Amino acid sequence: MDATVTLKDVAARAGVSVGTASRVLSGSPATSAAARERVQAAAAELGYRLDARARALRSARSHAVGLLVSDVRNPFFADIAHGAEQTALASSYVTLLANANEDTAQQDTYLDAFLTQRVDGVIIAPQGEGCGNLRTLEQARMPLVFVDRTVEGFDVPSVTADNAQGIDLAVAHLVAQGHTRIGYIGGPPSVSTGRARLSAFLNAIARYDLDDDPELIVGGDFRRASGGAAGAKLLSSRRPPTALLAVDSLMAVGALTEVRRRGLRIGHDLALVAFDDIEWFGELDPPLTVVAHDARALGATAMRLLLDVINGGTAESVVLPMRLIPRQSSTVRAKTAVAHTAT
Amino acid sequence: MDATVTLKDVAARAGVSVGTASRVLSGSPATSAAARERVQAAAAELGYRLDARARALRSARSHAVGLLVSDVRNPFFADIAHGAEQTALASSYVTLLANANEDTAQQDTYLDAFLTQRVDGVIIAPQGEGCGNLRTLEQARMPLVFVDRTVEGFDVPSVTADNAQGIDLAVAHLVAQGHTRIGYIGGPPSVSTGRARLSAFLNAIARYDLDDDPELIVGGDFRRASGGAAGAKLLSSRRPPTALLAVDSLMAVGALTEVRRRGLRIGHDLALVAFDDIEWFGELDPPLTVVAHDARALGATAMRLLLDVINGGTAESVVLPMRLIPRQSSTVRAKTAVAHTAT
DNA sequence: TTGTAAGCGTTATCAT
DNA sequence: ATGATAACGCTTACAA
Repeated sequence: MDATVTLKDVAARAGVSVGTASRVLSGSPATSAAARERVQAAAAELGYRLDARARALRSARSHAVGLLVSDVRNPFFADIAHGAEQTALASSYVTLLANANEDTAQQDTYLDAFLTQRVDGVIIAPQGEGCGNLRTLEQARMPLVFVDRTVEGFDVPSVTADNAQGIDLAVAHLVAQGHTRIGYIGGPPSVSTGRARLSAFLNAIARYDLDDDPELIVGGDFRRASGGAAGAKLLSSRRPPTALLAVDSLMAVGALTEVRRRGLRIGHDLALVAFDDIEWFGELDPPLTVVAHDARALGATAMRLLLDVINGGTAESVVLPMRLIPRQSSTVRAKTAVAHTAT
Repeated sequence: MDATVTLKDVAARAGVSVGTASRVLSGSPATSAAARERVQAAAAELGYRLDARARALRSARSHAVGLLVSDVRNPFFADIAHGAEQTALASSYVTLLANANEDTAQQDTYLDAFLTQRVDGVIIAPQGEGCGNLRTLEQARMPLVFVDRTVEGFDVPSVTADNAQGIDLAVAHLVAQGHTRIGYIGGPPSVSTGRARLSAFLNAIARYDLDDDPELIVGGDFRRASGGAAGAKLLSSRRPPTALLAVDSLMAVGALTEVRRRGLRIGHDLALVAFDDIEWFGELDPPLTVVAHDARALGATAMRLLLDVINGGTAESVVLPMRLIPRQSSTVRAKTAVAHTAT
């Protein structure tokens, strides 16, 4: 009823000392059955709720962890957040979810907030060259786990997808349809997944003996607009590609729009393969072939690792496999793609 | 360098008392220029970071607010969260984002966590009949704001969309195309928006003299699968509707899938209008006509209200307008729509 | 098993 | 303007 009922109140009502009350409520074994009962009752009657800040201040454990994603509105990261959060909850940890919004400054702001709030650990999908507050966290010996992305020069456990495998699945799939000119819509070099995917793609070009025209490789920033711009650049080149590979869902949507705007049809005039399996990708026209990772598992695993580190364990990095989900956006074979004729 | 550098360390290094150090760092005017300079320098050199828990403990202000959405993976709520978070950040408040996952028990769990963490206020998109911990929050006089949804019997300021107007826009639009049999895919009656939209739809039926066949009204739960089920039920009835109105984006996608599965074409055999303008709705085939609210504004406004309440103000509820974005999914006129086979 | 009391890092109230 | 010092609500030795 009252705004703030403290342990003292509970103790008074139960007729014991605050020490005893504290021991009962935090489940210490050194308590009598009688005390347990009376304290529990008093706490319930008074509607007592422990003050997490006070406890944390005294016991150096806040039972809160920070989760910093690069863009909450990206369904991929929303899923990661969901997975991580559920796992934390199961260990009665509270998750502070923050959104860097693909902005290095905001990333630093929130890392600072995490430090100030004295969370027990941080999971981050980092961006930028990792100078800023990431080093500060490390120096403060804050338990840290990277998810999806990593930063060079940090000895931090990570949970990532097997990007090389993903690219390989995509390229092999396109090659099987006879494509040799694949337009690559990549991520920014400042993000590890951007780099890993590009290098895997370059390898694939060599391995499958594809057209290595540098004009076929265009960089984006994991946002929708950049996918459109990249698509425009690729399609307006003198010898446009017969297939497009976008390494992020948002950029794929952007590219799709651009393709449409030009009156071309995906899966008909042009093949398209995207990264990330977003729930509604199957509803697009045509349904999009994707290379997918289990975002929820990514988040859940990262949280498990973090809780390990917090509890003094030494977590090993995990690489999760990707898988190809073939759908109609990539059914067009290379030869027909050039001919632009209807079926 | 060190794990924990406290105010005492800063004070010692600056050669002043902790009191003075505290005053300088919290921007009290009662400080000399000399002290300011030395303390600032010492803090910087030591890499001092204020302990939010200790401050909160002493000053009864945690500078943290809780935001509880019903489903982070729903883009609509992700946008709300983004708007709210950015607004909070501008007032240097930290947002604890939690996900009820459309689950009343989890909602209660997080409300409890907010209470325990002693946040300064809570924004919630509530569900259920509002018995649980919502009452507890109210009794604890926790500043509270409802966003998107409300709960009966709570005197809490809210930021909602004008659902009646939204329904009206949608129905008027469909009526203008000659539709009189509109299939309604609604939300759960346990959520205020579900109720408000249904009642507005019933009004619209009367006002526009539409077919009031009760079979045309099917309930869902704001999740994708329920939209599919509802669509199936509507389309397999003896006299199927010529247009579908889904009051949520996820259910609209579910319905769309079901329509496709039956070999029907939206915008051709059947009109479809959805609530919520999701970024990629324009990319579906055909682009979806929607009744949209500005989710980001919803979140930002809610946070503004909450900060008002926290600072002792008395916030007034806000109702934001909706608007119709006509696209190709509703271009089919009623007459051509009848010509299809039911399964 | 229980009570007492000393902190945890701040801020706020006093004097000075 | 500044320095002591007492809280804030809790946990945890240390005694009893």
